[in-house]
Amino acid sequence: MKLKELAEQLGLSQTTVSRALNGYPEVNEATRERVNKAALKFGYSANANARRLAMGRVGAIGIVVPIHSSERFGPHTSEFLSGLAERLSRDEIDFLITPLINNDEISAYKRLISSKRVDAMIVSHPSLVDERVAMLAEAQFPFVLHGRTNIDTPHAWLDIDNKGAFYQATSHLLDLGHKHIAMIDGLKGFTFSEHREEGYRNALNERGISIDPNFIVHDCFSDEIGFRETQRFLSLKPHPTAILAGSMMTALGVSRAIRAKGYQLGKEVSIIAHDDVFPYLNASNMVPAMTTTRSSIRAAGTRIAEMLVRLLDGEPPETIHEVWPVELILRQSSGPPVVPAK
Amino acid sequence: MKLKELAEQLGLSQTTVSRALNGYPEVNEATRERVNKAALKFGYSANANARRLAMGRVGAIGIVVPIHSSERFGPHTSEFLSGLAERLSRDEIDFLITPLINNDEISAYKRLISSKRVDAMIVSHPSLVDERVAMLAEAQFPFVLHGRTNIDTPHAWLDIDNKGAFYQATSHLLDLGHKHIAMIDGLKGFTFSEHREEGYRNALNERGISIDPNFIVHDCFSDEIGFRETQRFLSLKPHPTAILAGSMMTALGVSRAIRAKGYQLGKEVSIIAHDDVFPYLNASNMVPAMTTTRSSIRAAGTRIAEMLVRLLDGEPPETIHEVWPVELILRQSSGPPVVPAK
DNA sequence: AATTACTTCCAAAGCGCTTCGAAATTGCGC
DNA sequence: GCGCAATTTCGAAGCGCTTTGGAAGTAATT
Repeated sequence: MKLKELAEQLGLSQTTVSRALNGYPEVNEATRERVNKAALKFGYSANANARRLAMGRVGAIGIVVPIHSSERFGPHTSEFLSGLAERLSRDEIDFLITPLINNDEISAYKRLISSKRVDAMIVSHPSLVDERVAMLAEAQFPFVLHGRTNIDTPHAWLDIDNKGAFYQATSHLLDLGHKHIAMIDGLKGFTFSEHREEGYRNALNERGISIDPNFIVHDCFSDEIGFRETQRFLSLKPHPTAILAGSMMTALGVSRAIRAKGYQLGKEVSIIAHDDVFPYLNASNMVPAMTTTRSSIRAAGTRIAEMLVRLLDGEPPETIHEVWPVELILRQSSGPPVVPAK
Repeated sequence: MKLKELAEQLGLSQTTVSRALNGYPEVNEATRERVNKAALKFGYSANANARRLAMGRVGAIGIVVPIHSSERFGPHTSEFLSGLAERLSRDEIDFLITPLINNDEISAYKRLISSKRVDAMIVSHPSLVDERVAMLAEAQFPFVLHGRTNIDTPHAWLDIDNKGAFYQATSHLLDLGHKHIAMIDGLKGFTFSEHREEGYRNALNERGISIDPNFIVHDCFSDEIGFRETQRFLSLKPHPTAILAGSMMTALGVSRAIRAKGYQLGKEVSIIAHDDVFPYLNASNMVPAMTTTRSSIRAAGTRIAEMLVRLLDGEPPETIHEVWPVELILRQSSGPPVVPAK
């Protein structure tokens, strides 16, 4: 069923029917009602492509996901997307996921723009100087960045205070009396990783504690990395008495390795993890309950969707940006260092 | 830059340029080369909406995701989507995620169809008699079902042998000498849950072991449920000496509860988990390594994408379906029951 | 009754592409 | 050099919708 047929059925012109359906004011309420009822009855819904072509607006936003990188399309991404969806569905905006194979991100973004398939984009996992952001900002294409990057051209972004989070966590461990603190975080190059390391370093430097490069690991977020690297840590002399984990997945592996060594979490070795809040992996339910720096990645998604809508409504990008504080939640996995019984 | 402009630049007609770009044979190779070069130079890429309108084909497939259900958009989904993407990106098909708020799935599917935004769909998490499948099959809209359902109208599907998996796992535990085996699986109503329970029941029935309803749990896949329910199990008398976990997330909670009770995995209490193969959560790296029934959900995604392409190429749906066997991988978390030391 | 001001509707012109049918060009054998 | 077929190119008609610029009908004002 197409507009023309519907109009014929109703004995009205296409114009009127279209207007009635799209809520334009210049149509009699009675007529509108009649049209809506008929549309429902015949299951009519406009051909999205014709509509988009005519309007020049698409009603969809784009996300480019490199599929081979589990770092980029793992549980974080799906949680984030859920958050996005929560807000976008309200405006009937759907999202288009463009898988990226050949790693030529820039041209994937360019294609997405010039093919007019989306009204805006969301960019995630920026590096310190992100060329995607540079390109999009330059092209004045609407987008919101999840994270931060050092690009001058104005653009909208939302980031959490990763530096503050790791600074806080590290400081807390130092307060507890730890002298040897290790860190397992995400891949080098991403802004969030760099910021976290910065927070960690700042806290140590402030107390005049020298930084041992062996205590800093950048890799994917997985239990395996957490486990393997923690085993390595614990074989060092002196070994760290506290470990910062960049994700809950990492933390699972870290905990396992600590336990495998016969140590107790929060005693011989403490752990503080960053928690993006996964509904299926609850820090407070762990044994012992896990001390975390917490920030819901899902909530960030929802907020970013909100920002996107504002952007599309014409608000200038330079006014749209936020840094979210991260709360340190003390639980049982962190405590003063206990010297292992011999 | 639009087709018309590009054509003018080249001194050719739109027709020829369009044909050159789309690889039609009736165009001189020299001309085609010239056109391609110019398109590249000007960064031309066709307006997708105009193209779709003219062709009636979209180059996108749709997925409806209920966003409020973590059961439906969690790590399983993102892994599955990665798999899909892997295949679909080869044909430059992208996917459209339609968030579902008001739980009126059927009408969401109908809207997606009638708005012509996608060429085909993927349906996941079917129930035993799934009305979405019934509707889509009836409407002859192309789709592939991930899972199985008892709908007569022919349709394409791929499922893993959930029944066999749980039958195998249960039988193995029985072989080891377990008499009290519990099961924590996904929500009631979904086909996979029902099939798993059926496999579990069949194995027990075969050995003449009566089924204790207290030993069967259906709920979300999360560590919390795993933990809580296992605590409950272990407070029963007699308590189960083996537990089947429907997902790795569940298994994490189960393991934790077993350990919290002072028992060892694979000794006092065994555990076999279903492993969908998450890159960040590796069963063989756990301590002790986890016995699993394994089937890569990512691989299933890739295969389903393949089936979808065949479907779109005109292959009849009734010839497209597969059941994948699930392998039982014996590791250290399952062993003969050990009576707890008093 | 004539003028103005709304309200309600319509015909038709795009939006940018594909594709049909026809025209122009080329190649080949005689 | 001519005729015929094969190759290459083009003009124009859609695809299904939105939207502009009026026309027609109604109510309010002079």
